[in-house]
Amino acid sequence: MALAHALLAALHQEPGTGYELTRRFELSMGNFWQASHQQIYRELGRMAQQGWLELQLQPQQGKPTRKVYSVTTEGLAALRDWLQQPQPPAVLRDDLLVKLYAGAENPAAVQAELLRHRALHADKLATYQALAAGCFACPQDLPRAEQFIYLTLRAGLSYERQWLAWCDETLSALQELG
Amino acid sequence: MALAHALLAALHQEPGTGYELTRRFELSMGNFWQASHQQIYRELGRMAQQGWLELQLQPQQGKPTRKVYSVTTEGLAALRDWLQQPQPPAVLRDDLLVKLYAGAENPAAVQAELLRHRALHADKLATYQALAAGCFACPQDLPRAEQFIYLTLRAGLSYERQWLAWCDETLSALQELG
DNA sequence: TGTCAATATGCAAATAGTTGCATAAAAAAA
DNA sequence: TTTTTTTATGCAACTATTTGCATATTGACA
Repeated sequence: MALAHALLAALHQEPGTGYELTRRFELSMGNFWQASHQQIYRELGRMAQQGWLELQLQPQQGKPTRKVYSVTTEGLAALRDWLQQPQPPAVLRDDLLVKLYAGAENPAAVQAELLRHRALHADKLATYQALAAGCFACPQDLPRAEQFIYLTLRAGLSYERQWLAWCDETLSALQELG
Repeated sequence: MALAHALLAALHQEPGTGYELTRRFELSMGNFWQASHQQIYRELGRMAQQGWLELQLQPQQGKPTRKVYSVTTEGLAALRDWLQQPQPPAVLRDDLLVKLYAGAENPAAVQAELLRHRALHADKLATYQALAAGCFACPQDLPRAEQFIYLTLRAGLSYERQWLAWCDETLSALQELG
């Protein structure tokens, strides 16, 4: 149940509503964990029932009541416990490589897809670089907890740079293959 | 339904049984797409029903009948069609980064996990390097279709090298953070 | 001779994730 | 002034993946 732990990590950094968490997952956390708002609301409900979260209701006129979740003592204990449990590394699982595997059936289509992906990776890399230059310009001066968050951004940078380089390498190889 | 297309790619390269495919997914294809035998048997059944695969029964005395699947004309058409459809790139989704995000709660546990993952990535890299030096020693001399497969192995190498380098970089950063 | 690993197949249940739909008001843009 | 976007929530259905169980033979090891 890694989504639950990702939500614990996010809410421990700062309490928030389902909506705010969805935003956060689109920005910094989405770098390494993705979740839709439907998934998040459902999981928050479960976690609150389990006692990992408590919620404070903030009624608003006209709009639905804001439900602000924060991590309970049990929730923090669960997060700490999970931090100590060994987990298998993320495995590569990529459609594009399945396509490349069968690439001899249509090299031109695979080349086009590689070019498209190359551009998407370049975009994402640029976004991360802008974030690193902006919010994290002086990582040493950040509060301790945010220095750890900065290290996750560096993973994103490394990941995107790697794919960009691999796309280039593979496009060259395809050219030579003809 | 990417598993179906991965199976089409594998069976188009060479027909086989569910069991053989499970082996293949553990070796070369498992590099970028993982599937359990349960998943594979079920999917093969669906695909055969759909007309993408045909099966040849090879009764064996004592053992269950071997079901050898091969790709039909419709199956190949489906594979070719899929090759042309744009797909989003693989996104990073990693427990370890969730842990690092919340790392201030227990830096020692995160450091231990990074060291463990570093070793696992080094192992996998060594396996890929051995495969590259063995089966793919002279990639230029391979049949055309296998040159594409070689390019997927190069992706695996690139991926593991990147994680190894990132683990080292992050371990250093953690040391400085104290 | 008994046990264990490998070969070879598959069902069922649980968990996780995606997609489609639905509501409803405020604020901003056309 | 009408439309679109943003804020804010959630259910239901579907697809995908994982985990646990189940069967049954061959060949190797102890």
